[in-house]
Amino acid sequence: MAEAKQRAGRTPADAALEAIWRVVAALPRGRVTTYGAVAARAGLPRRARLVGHALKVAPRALALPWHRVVGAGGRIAFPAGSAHFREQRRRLQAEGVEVLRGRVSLPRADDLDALLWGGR
DNA sequence: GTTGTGACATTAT
DNA sequence: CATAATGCCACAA
Repeated sequence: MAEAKQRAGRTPADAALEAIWRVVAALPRGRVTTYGAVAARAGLPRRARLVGHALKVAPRALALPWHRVVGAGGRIAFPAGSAHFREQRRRLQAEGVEVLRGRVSLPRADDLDALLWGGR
């Protein structure tokens, strides 16, 4: 229908957020990925920034493993020493992920991730 | 409608 | 390694 331009309160932005949430929610335990990888996997290339926003506005009820999402090269996106930073590091270490100087041991490259993710 | 900001990425210097 | 510039897009003022 022509008048069906927009569903009640339903915007493309919301769909993007949901897509991102779904990808993050699917992150296996002990696995760390980057914002860019999440965005790409959610069908939103070059929208890493949006991923950050999505996580920020994500309802707590979703219990998203936000701590498994880090910046490029495995760098934690939060300012070193901040409360969020410490919490993320603590959660990652709790899952067996080594965090050294604000960085997590990433599998060399996203290619490996993409390969594993691409298969499934 | 314009402006500034941001849980980023990439490339260049 | 750090800094700057650019892209990208949602959101608040």
